[in-house]
Amino acid sequence: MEDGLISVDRWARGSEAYFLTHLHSDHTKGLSSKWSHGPLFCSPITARLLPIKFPNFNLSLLRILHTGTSHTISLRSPSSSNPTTVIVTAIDACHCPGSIMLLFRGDFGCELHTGDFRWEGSCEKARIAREMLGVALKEHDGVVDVVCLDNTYANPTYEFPSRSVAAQQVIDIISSHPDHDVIIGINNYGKEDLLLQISRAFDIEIWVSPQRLQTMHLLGLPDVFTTDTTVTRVRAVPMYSFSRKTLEGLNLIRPTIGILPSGLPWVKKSLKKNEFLSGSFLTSGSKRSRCDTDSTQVQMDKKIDKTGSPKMFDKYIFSVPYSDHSNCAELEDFIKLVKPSSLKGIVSSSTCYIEPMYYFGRLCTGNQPAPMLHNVEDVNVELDRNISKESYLLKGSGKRVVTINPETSFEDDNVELDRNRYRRKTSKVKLGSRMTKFIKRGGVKILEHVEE
DNA sequence: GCGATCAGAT
DNA sequence: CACATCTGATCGC
Repeated sequence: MEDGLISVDRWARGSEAYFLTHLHSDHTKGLSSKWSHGPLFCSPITARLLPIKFPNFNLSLLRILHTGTSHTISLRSPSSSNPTTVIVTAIDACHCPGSIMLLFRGDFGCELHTGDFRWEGSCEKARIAREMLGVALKEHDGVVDVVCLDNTYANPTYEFPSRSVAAQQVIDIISSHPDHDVIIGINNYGKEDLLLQISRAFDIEIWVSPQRLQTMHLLGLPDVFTTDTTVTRVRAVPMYSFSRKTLEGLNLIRPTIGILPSGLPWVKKSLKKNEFLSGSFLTSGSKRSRCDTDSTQVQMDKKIDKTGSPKMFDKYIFSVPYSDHSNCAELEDFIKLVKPSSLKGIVSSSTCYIEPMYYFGRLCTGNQPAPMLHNVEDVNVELDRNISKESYLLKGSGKRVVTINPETSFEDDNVELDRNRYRRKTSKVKLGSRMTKFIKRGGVKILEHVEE
């Protein structure tokens, strides 16, 4: 798509129309109460929540997109100034309240932006989303040129169960601590269903902050949330306020456990050679029931559990693999359904950023040959020489990630930015038999390959 | 002084 | 660990 026509979750000046997939901060950097660059398209729920985050926002700039409905937008081509139309269809992204995927069609072809999304086979909302997407794709020739993918977990080493399974794990943990207070670390939007399930299971209210309560009311959720700490033993607190020290302090007063629902990306399945995206790998584990692994014994096991069971990483803290992002198997399902010509990743902040074409390129219909990956142990560091280096440049979130060919010098033009503000920070991530090192230079993250 | 950007913590 | 968030420092206007 031509630059300057539309922007998705990007807020620099110079586009004709702007689209917001959901309200998480990493997608609203640059958006503010003083927004005036152009019309902002979003879902009804996002439009309702947006004034909380951005008070005094000029609401006349909002354009509501209802899911499953095609909206035709008349714009002007930035290059030729000729009138042009873009047809956009929003699909529920099942990530957090109001989150949507966006399917664009126009002179440029067809692009699908997933935003952050969870593509759960078992979830009713996802089933409806799948149907709506199928209909939207059939409305034209069905060809999708580019998918801009939520590649947060676009790596076969990440696997975790569905949210309903993870929610049951949370309930089991609370059940096994009948005399404990419970605090659950969550962010501003998302995981409301988890809280509702807990409320139902124990027939109790859930404490939330006054602002969170306002959000719950705006979302029209059942009236099971309270700001009174005396009526419940379960509290939802911001994740950033959640720490070992918090729990230690609370335990001086009352016995308290903490539960961290998150993608649990650090539970990694170790890959065997030649196991790259094979059917047996992707279907083993992720489709297997994990209910039989939910015993307290397993929960208490500090060993890394490959099947995505709860894990205690502290005396008081349980980590549960409840993720609002798709796991790798779900991403594969999604790409197999959409069959795009090509893929781009939207997430560049990950310290373990993986170019999605590595793993999913073979599922695309474009001319790009799938990367030659003879040894899966090298998959994260071996670069496909057929994919141009430019294709690794992300324009997503203000940072650029340059994945560099091991044979390419750091003196390359693309990374030679701002020497004066040079800062160095490295961290190492174990990936297979080699180490991958990241160097940060003034906002540019570089993937370096080093031998162990 | 204000907003934008970044580092650091959680 | 990582996601999403917040706080506080610094930069430029």
